[in-house]
Amino acid sequence: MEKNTRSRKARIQKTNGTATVAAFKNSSNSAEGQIAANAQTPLEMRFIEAQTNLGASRQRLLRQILAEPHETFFLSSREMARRYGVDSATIVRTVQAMGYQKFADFAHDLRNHFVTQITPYTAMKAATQKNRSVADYIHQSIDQDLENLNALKTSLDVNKVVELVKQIHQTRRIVVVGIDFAASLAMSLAYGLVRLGCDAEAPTGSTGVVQNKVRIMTKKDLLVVISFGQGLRETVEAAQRARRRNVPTFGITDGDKTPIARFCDHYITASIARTSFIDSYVASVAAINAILVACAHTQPKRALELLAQTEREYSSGARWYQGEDSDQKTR
Amino acid sequence: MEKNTRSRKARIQKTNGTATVAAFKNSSNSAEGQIAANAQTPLEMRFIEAQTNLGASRQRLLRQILAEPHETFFLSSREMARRYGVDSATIVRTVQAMGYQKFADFAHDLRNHFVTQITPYTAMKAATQKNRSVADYIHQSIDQDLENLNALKTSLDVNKVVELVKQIHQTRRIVVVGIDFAASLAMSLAYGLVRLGCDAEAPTGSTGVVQNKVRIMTKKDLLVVISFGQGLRETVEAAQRARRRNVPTFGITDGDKTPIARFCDHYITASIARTSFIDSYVASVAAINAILVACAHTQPKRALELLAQTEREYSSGARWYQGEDSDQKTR
DNA sequence: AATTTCCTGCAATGATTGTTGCATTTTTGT
DNA sequence: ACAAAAATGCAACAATCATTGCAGGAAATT
Repeated sequence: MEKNTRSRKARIQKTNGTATVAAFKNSSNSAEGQIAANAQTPLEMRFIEAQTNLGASRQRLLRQILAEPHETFFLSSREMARRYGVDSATIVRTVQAMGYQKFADFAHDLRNHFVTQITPYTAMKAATQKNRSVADYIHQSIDQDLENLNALKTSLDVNKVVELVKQIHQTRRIVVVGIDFAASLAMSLAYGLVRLGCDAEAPTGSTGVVQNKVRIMTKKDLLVVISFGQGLRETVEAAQRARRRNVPTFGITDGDKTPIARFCDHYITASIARTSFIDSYVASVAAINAILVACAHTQPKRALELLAQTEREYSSGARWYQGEDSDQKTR
Repeated sequence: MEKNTRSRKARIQKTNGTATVAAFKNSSNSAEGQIAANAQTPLEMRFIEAQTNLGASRQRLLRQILAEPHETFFLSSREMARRYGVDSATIVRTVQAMGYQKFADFAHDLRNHFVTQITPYTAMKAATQKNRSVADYIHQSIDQDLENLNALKTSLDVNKVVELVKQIHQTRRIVVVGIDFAASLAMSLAYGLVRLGCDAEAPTGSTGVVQNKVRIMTKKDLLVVISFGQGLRETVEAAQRARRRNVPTFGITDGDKTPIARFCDHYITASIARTSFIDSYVASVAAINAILVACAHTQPKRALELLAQTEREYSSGARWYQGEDSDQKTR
């Protein structure tokens, strides 16, 4: 009996020690606001639903579990209890209070919750730190892209995008400002908006061009500025100037404390974190893509017409390559 | 006793039915070559290591388990046995033959193996197919981006990138051609190459400009063309013209049968698959980013020098915004 | 301050788990 | 074709699992 208990302890300790899926990045943002803000998994939905019926300690317990699913998704009720310093009965009764009949049902949802949170990069991070060949750097670069993109997925405030799109459809003209690397982002956003029937442009060229474009904007227009980190002076000043003249501004940047975030009426963030010297603009592109998709689907009929029209013009003219069989339609 | 057995069966069936992490995409490529080719997880390593000591049926069994970890990683030995129509003892002895002392150790490695294979999108795919609000489309757009990016991760031929980078460093001048949406891609690639000290440019403007640029290229130059699907005529013709004149060509496209893929000396593919009307260029951006990273790391010293130099010029001039505390260094 | 309500830990329950000996079948080597 | 070797299924084992009544304690309500 006594030996029995001891061996059980030993096994559980060993399990806790080795079965963890390697050193994960502990997200610094508070899990509370994150979960409350936008519930995406069935588990989170059930959690905020039953939140009122749950005591404070049970909420704290669940929050801990949901915040680090990568360390909890494979644990048994006993192991989970030991991990958070409670009895296994407490675990079972807590998940029952959430509405689950059996712990297995909760475990199932927890697995799915884990899957939505995890990215391959996060898992490989600790494992593959060799960095010896160029090939490793390439892999690492894509992994970083995946990580940034996944961060965008979980942190992107969809409402902000929807609001932006409403604004876009109401506004008269849209000017997108981006310099250097951000120039290609500005270009693609403006191009996409034009194809969707908006009067948008991304001025390129000398400093004066941008300044003049902004100068003739009014309240009825919209200025979109794209810059990251400390921000390029010209881009930030364009935002400031626009704001002074009551021109609506929307920013795309990579943090809440960047100049762009502070000086724009609204903004969204997309990480450009890099492993190598080169910034990763993948998440930014995804954000821009999301904006365009949202634009298209708020007026789907009009968007389809416009796109079909462009399609027709293209194929009637000689814009497509017509080598032999031309049955494809994508570009 | 009899009732006991029945209830166990019922439970296991229920578990197999509901605990699965939703309908996953079944990759059509044979698991054998995939695992044998490049073992990445400890589990795969142990598998190919003990492969000679394993019988045929046990190999087949393991291959099935490793090929669909998303459906096996949470199963017990008995459930796993039932899933593949064998006895639980067979499962245990098979994993023991691989070198694992306990089934729990194997389960641990299987979880990690699963994590490296899974992507968030793949998991959510079946779960969220509602598509009612604009917010859903936004989420779906990002999920599609993730899927495309993950496809790039698994399918990107790193050697091709390395070869391209070698060529880039040897060549005299690089011209990147991309039209419409691809223009922003071409722009960012050219810009990144310039920052790394290459003589690169992405000609914009009328048709004539591109044609003239290509006309003055020689064997010592490199033409990079970017176009997807059927391909824009102008881009394809640029590749054809260059090839006729023995100018090395490298393509970025989205399939092995596109004109770009057929007419270029070498090429890489990046999916632009879309859920909505708008093509997703995220994977392409990631591919370009990978090229730039590889470029930087084949000559890391030189790249660092160049980037530091640009940094210095930028901060000495008034390119950065200097609102108050300027301790940040990213852009 | 008193009482009700809620929550937690302990202990016990039956079900399920991983594991191994034994007889049988399948595969392998000659 | 035959013998040796390996693998498999069955049955049983102890250990661990999830689950629940019970009693004590914490928090909230009156």
